[in-house]
Amino acid sequence: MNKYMKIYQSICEKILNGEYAHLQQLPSENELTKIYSTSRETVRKALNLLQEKGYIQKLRGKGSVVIYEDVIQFPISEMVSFQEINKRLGLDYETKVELLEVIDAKDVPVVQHALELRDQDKLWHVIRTRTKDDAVHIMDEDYFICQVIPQLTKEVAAESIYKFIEQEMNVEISYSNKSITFEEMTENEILYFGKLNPPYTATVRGTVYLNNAEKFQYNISRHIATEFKFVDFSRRVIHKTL
Amino acid sequence: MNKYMKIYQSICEKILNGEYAHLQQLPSENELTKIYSTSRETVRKALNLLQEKGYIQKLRGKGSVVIYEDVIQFPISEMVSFQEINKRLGLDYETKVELLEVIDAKDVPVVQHALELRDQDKLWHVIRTRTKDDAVHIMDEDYFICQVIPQLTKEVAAESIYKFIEQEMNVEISYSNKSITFEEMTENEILYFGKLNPPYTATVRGTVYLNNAEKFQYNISRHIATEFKFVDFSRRVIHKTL
DNA sequence: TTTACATACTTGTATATACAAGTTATAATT
DNA sequence: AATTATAACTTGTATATACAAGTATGTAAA
Repeated sequence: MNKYMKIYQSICEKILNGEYAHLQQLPSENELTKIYSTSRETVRKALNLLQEKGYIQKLRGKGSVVIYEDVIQFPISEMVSFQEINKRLGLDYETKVELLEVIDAKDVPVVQHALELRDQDKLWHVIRTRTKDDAVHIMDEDYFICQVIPQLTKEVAAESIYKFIEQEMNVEISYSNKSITFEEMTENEILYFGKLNPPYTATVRGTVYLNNAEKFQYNISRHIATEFKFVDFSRRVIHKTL
Repeated sequence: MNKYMKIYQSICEKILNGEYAHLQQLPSENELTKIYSTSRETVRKALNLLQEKGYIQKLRGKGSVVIYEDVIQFPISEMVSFQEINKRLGLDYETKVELLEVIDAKDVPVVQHALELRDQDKLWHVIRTRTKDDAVHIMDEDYFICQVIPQLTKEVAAESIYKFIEQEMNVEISYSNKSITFEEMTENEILYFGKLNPPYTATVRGTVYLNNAEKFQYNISRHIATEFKFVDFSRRVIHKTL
């Protein structure tokens, strides 16, 4: 792996396990170059990445302080798979694969349009529910382009599809566009969630792209509206010219 | 302004006005160094910023392509003020200042805790509604620390408080932590929105920080749930080691 | 004591060089 | 014609240098 990525991960771990505590000052860039025996620019790449992700705040003339707080995390906005969040937060949801089938793109016009597919293109259609305390809390519906993922099994779907894709196939998941809306439950959703009051879901719809800017997944993640919480870290930019 | 910021903004504008169209290839880094008569590293800083913000996708060996699409935008996650979004999207909401007062931090325990204030600290308490077609669509409630913003008028609140803060005072707004939840309307909210069905709001709560990692604002932005849409662009990272 | 200044730190920007690694097109070979 | 190798591109990483700009601290002067 890259040198600056190693440094990023090293400091990241130290922040996560409390070695660098909240509001604590990080060693200066010059000190870090000595610690990791590298150049200053390489250290700076790591620090800039930490800043982007909301771990530290740099301030000219002063140095870098840890701004990460344990309680709030983890942002869905950082694009981690459900299993990754589940594991990191120790949430212990149980995943059940409710459906795994191959369909024609033309049968789901919304998805066909979102992924820009031809009529004859094939799609994996996966429905998974996340259960805890004998109640369904999340319902994930995914569409993957078959050309990218030729094979897919219930076992893989029950674990992490992302992990499978990135490790087994040589595909890089790169970025996504998501939206969050508040929608009334359809009968199909009531089937999985049961009758709830209010009968609304927080629905996250996303298109996921590969490294080469090709679309390959359309995802609909439905949460019980009243227990949904989306957390986001963001930085202000361009403030000077507006 | 910085050289790489100028290049960033220049390319950004060209993407926004269609000069560089969706999926079009950008000039290579070497060509850009000639166009802007600068070094490659400076060009790369601008391109990396464009990539972070979701305007382009770089690919080793191939170049950069525009991935920005006009329709989807603009993310609240990029931390722009309401007036900035309003202006860019041509939405034409009308802002009304419903309340502007100074209160003691101890009177709003949630805010006091979020901003880590002492009992005697003073806060600006601002309530603003955003109206369109004779209906209130958004209700913004803000708390600013008085020490940071000594004076504040109804006129400023009706315009952009951020603009005022950044231009008049010499303060840099830097980053924020936000959460989105769906909540049942309280009586106070029904007062502004009227009786709605379902009586729910999409509530965005955020703590805003300055450059020096000091908290200075707590914001509650309530939207009519069924017409709320949050859009987010995000990049996947750390995928190798999980 | 207070103020001002110089100094030694910090991060930010800009440039240059070298090589690694991935892609594409061309030319040579089979 | 198909394959292979080569060359010429592309972006990615690592290093070095120089200076700008902001912060903190101590010292000397007022």
